[in-house]
Amino acid sequence: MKDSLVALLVESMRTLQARGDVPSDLDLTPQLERARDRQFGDFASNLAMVLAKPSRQSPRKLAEQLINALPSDPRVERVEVAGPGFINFYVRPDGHHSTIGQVLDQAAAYGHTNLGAGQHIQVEFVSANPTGPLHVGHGRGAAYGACVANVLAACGYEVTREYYVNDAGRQMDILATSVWLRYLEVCGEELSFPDNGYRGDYVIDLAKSLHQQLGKRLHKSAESVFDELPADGRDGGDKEAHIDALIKRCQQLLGKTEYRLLFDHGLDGIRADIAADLEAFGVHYDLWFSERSLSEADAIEKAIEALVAKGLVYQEAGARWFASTRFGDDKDRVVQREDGRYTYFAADIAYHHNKFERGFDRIVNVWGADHHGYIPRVRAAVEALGHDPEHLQVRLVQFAILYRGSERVQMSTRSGSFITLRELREEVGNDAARFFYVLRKAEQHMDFDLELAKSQSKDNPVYYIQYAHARIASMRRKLNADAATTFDPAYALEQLHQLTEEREQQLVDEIARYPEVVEHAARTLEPHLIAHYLRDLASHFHVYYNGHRVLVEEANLRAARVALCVAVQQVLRNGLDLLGVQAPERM
RNA sequence: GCGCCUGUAGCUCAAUCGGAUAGAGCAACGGCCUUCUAAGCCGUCGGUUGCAGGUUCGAUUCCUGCCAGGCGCGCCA
Repeated sequence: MKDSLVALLVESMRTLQARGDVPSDLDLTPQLERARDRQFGDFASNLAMVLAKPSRQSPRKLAEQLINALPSDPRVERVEVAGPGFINFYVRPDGHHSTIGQVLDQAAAYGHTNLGAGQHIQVEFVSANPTGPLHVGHGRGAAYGACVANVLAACGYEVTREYYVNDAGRQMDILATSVWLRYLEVCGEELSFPDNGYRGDYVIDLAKSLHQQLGKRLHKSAESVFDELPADGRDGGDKEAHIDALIKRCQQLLGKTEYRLLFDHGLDGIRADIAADLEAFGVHYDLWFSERSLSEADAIEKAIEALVAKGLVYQEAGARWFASTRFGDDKDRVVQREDGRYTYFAADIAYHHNKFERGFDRIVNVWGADHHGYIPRVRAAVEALGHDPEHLQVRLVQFAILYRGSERVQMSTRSGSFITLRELREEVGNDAARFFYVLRKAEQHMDFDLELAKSQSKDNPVYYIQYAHARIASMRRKLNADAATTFDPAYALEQLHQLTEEREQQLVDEIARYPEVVEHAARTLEPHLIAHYLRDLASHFHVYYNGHRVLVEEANLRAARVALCVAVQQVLRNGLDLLGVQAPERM
């Protein structure tokens, strides 16, 4: 419908151009949007206002001319000029009703478009270090990333959902060492756990399972571990130096093979836990990309060498630097340390190089807002390696501040007093968690009220939408209970002219809008639009259902109304599906 | 100090890539259940869109400068 109206406007504009009323060198596609208010018809275009200046005519006068030159279309009831020069289209009722048929026909595919045209797009999200369970901050990235991926897939993109596993580097060594120390405790050693170690209970669990698997094979005495180590922070020393020395000692005492065994036990245990957590949250991945696999394939070295070949790497103060300032970064960045080890950034250069080499047309990174300073250097690297930085989009997700009622929930990662995603899911449920996370724009700071999310009351917007779906399901059960009234779509679609109520028109309009909302969400990577849309749709439904009886005696009218409700239910289900929220049959 | 994000009703947030009279929910107050689920509906109350300029037919949206909050500015990850 929308497309054909745009075509009409193009026709009309061409006619005026041929007449010389509008400069012929203008080549623009008319903007047509769904009217905000019913009094302005169904669709509105600002074409006349845009053309007014170059044509040196008043917008309203131009609008009149455009309307007069408009080819006729049987679906259009009338076209009017309004306000400063809007061209408002009024569509005939049967033009509206056809959407009900479309929804019933396309079912789960209704709302899907071919915006992406099969383009390959990668969405990388969460990618939290596997040093502990996911917390509620990661949850928002998970919900957002999953929805973005779903929406893109619905719009015809070939989507790869990816998690970058930082399974190399110092933090992981700290984790391995932490597990080992707990393991030694299980073996009966007494020791003072380092300030900078990971203190969570999950570390103790990992130590116990390690002990179960290997017995005392990795056992060393506490004396041999702590002998002549630099003092820890609490003893007046440097806690960083202390933990680094501990890691080194651990590696020395265990040897390469045994250390790897320990390291992988921690890594695999936590990665499996994260994967299970996300899976239970309805977040699925196509690929868990290992950082370690980059160094094992010498990909980091190769990526840096590629920069060297372009003359973008130089030596200074013992380290090697990438001249990222040449591509807009604030300062140049170290890629290889004095001791020869590559930096985290170097691995990320290789990773992004790898992404582009895999042939993705677009790459979307979902990062926590605290990483925003990192964007310019990654873009610089991408560009330096000869890739189009425009094809890399970084979306920042702000943190959620948790509240219990009006009281703020305090969290700190180090002390282990953070709330995990799992705890959140258990407390408020997956549906509420998913919905609350994506209800807000990603870059908006968000207040997440646990009390509200778990309240099984009308205050909770998740239930409001689910309830609309369940109500329709209930109505259909009642309908199907009697064979004489069973819903017959083919027959019902012949009866749609029965839908003459104002509120029925509004509901149909609302349904017709859905594909545009999905497409808009895909274009802007803003799934919150869908959450808001669903609340609007549910609201329109509740209003209608409260004011008009659907299961009336008169068979034709009943069939038409049921068809409308079935269509509403389908759209609710499709939308909730994109958000990863259940559409219950009963509540 | 520099950079990024945010600032909209008492609270939490929307506002269709610059559109018409800035909208919901919650909170407050008043109504609607012998009828398809009251987890619902209807009504009332609520605004100088942080402030000041600019761009234009038109600005919550774009630009500049201030103010306030958050985050970042490592050979950490």
